Amino acid sequence: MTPVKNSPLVRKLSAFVALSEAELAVLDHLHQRRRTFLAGRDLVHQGQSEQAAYILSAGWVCSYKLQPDGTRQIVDFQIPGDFLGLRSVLLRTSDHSFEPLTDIQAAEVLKGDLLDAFTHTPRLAMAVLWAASRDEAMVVEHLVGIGRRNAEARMAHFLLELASRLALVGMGSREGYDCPLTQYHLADALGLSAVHVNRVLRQLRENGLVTFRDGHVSIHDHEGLIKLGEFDPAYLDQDGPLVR
Amino acid sequence: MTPVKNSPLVRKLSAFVALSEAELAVLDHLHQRRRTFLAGRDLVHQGQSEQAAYILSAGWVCSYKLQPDGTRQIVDFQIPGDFLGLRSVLLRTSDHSFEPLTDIQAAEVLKGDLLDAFTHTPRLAMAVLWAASRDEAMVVEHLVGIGRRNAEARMAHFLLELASRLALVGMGSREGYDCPLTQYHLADALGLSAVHVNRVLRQLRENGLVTFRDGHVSIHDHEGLIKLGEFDPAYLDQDGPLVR
DNA sequence: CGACTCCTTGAAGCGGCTCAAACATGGTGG
DNA sequence: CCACCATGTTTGAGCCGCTTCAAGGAGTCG
Repeated sequence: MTPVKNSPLVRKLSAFVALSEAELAVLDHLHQRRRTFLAGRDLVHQGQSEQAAYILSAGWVCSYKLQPDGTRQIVDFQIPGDFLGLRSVLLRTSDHSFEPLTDIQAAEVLKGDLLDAFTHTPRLAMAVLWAASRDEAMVVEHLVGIGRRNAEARMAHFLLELASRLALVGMGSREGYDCPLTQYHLADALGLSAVHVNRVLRQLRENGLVTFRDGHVSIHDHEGLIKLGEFDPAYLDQDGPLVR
Repeated sequence: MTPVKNSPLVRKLSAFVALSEAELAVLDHLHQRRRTFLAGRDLVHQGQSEQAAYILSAGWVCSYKLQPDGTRQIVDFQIPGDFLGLRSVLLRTSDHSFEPLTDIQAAEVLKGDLLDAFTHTPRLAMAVLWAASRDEAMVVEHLVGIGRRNAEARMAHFLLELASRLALVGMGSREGYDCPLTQYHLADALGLSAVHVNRVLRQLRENGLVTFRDGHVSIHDHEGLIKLGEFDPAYLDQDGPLVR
């Protein structure tokens, strides 16, 4: 068993597609150029034209857009197994920024290598495209949450989505997971003020639903959280095209 | 000049890519199966697995998600030249619904035909992928707006984005455009109540910025609107990969 | 130890919501 | 032809969810 078989990306893709040895080898190759980045130092700045994408293998990242008035909106968080800047390398200059929330490990993927991989293993291309599509579905769900759910439901939904994503790459379970986010991150992601995030977390804790403390999320009442957050994991779980 | 050269999709793509005769012919072929749908009758329902995509050639559509509590969030509006259900045909069951806001004309595109077209004219595939990427950038911008802009700025931004998109397919200008949306649609899109939408529109009108009345948007102060909505069209205008 | 980051809580204000009602328009059927 | 209804717009009144401002506490790092 080569090391890459335990990589988060392989775990994620394998949950939906049985990868052949050849495909695993290609993925292995893509993981060659390992790099490290420090927490808090932006990877890509808004508007910058970028040549490389990354496969995140350890640590957390957020992608966000800055407003002229200084506020920011976090669009998504990336966890191990996720791509960074996939679209910008293929199609256009990046329209948002990436900030590592922790020190991270990522494999740099050059445009040429990626296109080669897609040419030689089209099934892998479809698998990656499927992952990108899933990411987009998450952004849409995020949009719905901010537009139509109140603060409590938003938080519940968000924590459940994270639990589900992390479990897929073996970094947590229904009972809980480690999470390096601060309440400021939660605020910027959920479109709330940090103060209100604190109050909402307290309320969820006091109602025995979930506790977020010292970098760890403990889910006490999974059912209750699902109900409160109107969480329907369909948008995360749908089968890719390859298993049909 | 064949009729398809005036199709909104061709207009849109041509703004960023010079299409060859062969590529125009392929696009022409994709426009063969013309169909009509009536306003208010959903095209695709949430969760439904769909086999075809559509190229919208006339009329307006919105894509939305319904919440268990009955509220809905409109994710995006589609105007002539836009694809409907592109992702769902390639990758997964649709995770939102489509409702025609007016009677519409659309060309049905079968999965097979689309894949054939992509295989034979890869430049066209990239162009379509570019359009899809632009759509996604719009969703992200929408997310930012709902999360971090107040009602007035949201409305200003939204009306400007529409102006820009419509101008690209020859359906309006900086001065204004026809728009079949009701205040309820605006509310569901912007995450507001219909009542508040009305008040915001009144305010914009009284401040001499823009008037939305009788299905027509008249932009009186383009500069002022841009400033109020913090509208930066970079996410719409960026060059595709083919013109580099 | 001081400086910094993050969490926590209180108090007060406001942006946007809900409820309610009136009006205008266009289509429909008796 | 008019009575009626459905759909959309407009406006008022009151309220609540969330924000802003303010300040204290707790942990950590140089």
